[in-house]
Amino acid sequence: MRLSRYFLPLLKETPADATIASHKYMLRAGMIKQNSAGIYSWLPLGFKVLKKIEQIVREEQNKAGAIEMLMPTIQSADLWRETGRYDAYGPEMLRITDRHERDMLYGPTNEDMITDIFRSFVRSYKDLPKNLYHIQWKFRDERRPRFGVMRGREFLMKDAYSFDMTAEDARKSYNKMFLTYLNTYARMGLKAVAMKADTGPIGGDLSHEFIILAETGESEVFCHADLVNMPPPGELDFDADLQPLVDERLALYAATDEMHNADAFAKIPEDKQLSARGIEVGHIFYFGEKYSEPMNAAVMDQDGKAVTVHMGSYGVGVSRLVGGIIEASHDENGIIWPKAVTPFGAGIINLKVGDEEADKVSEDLYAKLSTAGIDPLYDDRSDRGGVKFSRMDLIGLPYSITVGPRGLKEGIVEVKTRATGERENLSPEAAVKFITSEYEGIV
RNA sequence: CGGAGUGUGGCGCAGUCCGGUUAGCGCACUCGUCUGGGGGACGAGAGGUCGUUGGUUCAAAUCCAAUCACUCCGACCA
Repeated sequence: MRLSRYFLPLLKETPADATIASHKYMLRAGMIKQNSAGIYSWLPLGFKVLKKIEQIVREEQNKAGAIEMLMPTIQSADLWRETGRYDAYGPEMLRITDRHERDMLYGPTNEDMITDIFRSFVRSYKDLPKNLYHIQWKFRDERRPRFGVMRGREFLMKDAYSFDMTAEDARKSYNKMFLTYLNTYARMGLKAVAMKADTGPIGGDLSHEFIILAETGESEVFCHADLVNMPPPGELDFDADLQPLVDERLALYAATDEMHNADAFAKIPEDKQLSARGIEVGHIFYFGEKYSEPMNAAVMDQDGKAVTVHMGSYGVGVSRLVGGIIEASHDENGIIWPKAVTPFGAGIINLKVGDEEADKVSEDLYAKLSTAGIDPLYDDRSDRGGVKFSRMDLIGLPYSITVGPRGLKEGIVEVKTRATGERENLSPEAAVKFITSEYEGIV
């Protein structure tokens, strides 16, 4: 993309209502625009990141055997009355009345609807297990939206729902998601820890929250320090018994404040006791027959007997992750995107637009990086160098190549790595080679 | 939902307490000149129903009332 043709409305000054880094930088870098309290438009740059995160989540879900579909944002109140949640959910649910005076709602989650879909079509134990998911906008009328997309009212969530014959099988489905989540966050450059969690209004008795540590996190968390740097499980054999891998994680203490057990925490060696703040980026539940029983979602077993299915649900806050990643990866100059989610793979800064040689080399780099699948952003505007440098730092592309007459006299361009600030003088060819190799396995 | 605030060009703010010329300032924007390797200089411009409605007054951004929106602090949550 050529910057001169892109839509990137940057702000020089920080808007007054932003108090945390991710919110500030998302506004300043032209990623989002607030439309109402807790409701945002995703501008082109922000949208690209959102889509990249969504795609990583999707790929990992698919690997684990979950099947993607799409349910509507607007639901009928009837389903929610069946499970008793229409009254139980409270004012967080946005209730709507249509022209026929029918009670509708903007879905805050989809357990009721997916259970209805399941019971409509699935009749036999032979069809189980199943895990269905979608990535869809949700609305929860938060009492107090804040922190930009980290606590919006409208947010994009991946929610998966598993169906099994027995509690034991459901545990297997749960384990798949548990480990898949760790891989998912790791791919985005995040260190996430699974913590014992409260089940809230979703209900159930087995639940974990996935937390990334950040000073601006909303929840207080306690865990064994080794969990933070534990490598992700990596390639998984989903047909094998995954319990040992899960147990490995659960052996070390980790809990959010509402589930915190001070005695258990005290047993951790003192230098490993980690008490910090965290951002919840995922939450998984096993809730058994909580919805399948009232909604009569049952299948025939081998003996022709109806068996109520065991369910679980698994959420990832996709839009929240955009903010979460920035909280975890930024400095005083702006965002530092992990390679897997960066909106553009590299920036090209032409310091003297109009200079024949600088234009030629920049265009050539742009063409070669594009062909290599790097998706470069070419700053072809005629601003001064300083403006371009700070702009590039703010939007945080992992690499940028500076092209200017001074360097070209020696036949070199400068490649800067955003995270380290390191700069290296290379020939244009070597610069392309370097960046391409850095993206090996990601593009 | 309790408490505290804020609404004035695109953004950040001053002016409001104590009513009175043409509502200012910085940044951004447009045009021109000089510039050009870390947010440049000078000159010339454009842009505002002072959130909304009503009231008081000869006169309202300023006082009063209502209302809407947004923010912050707390209690609750992907």
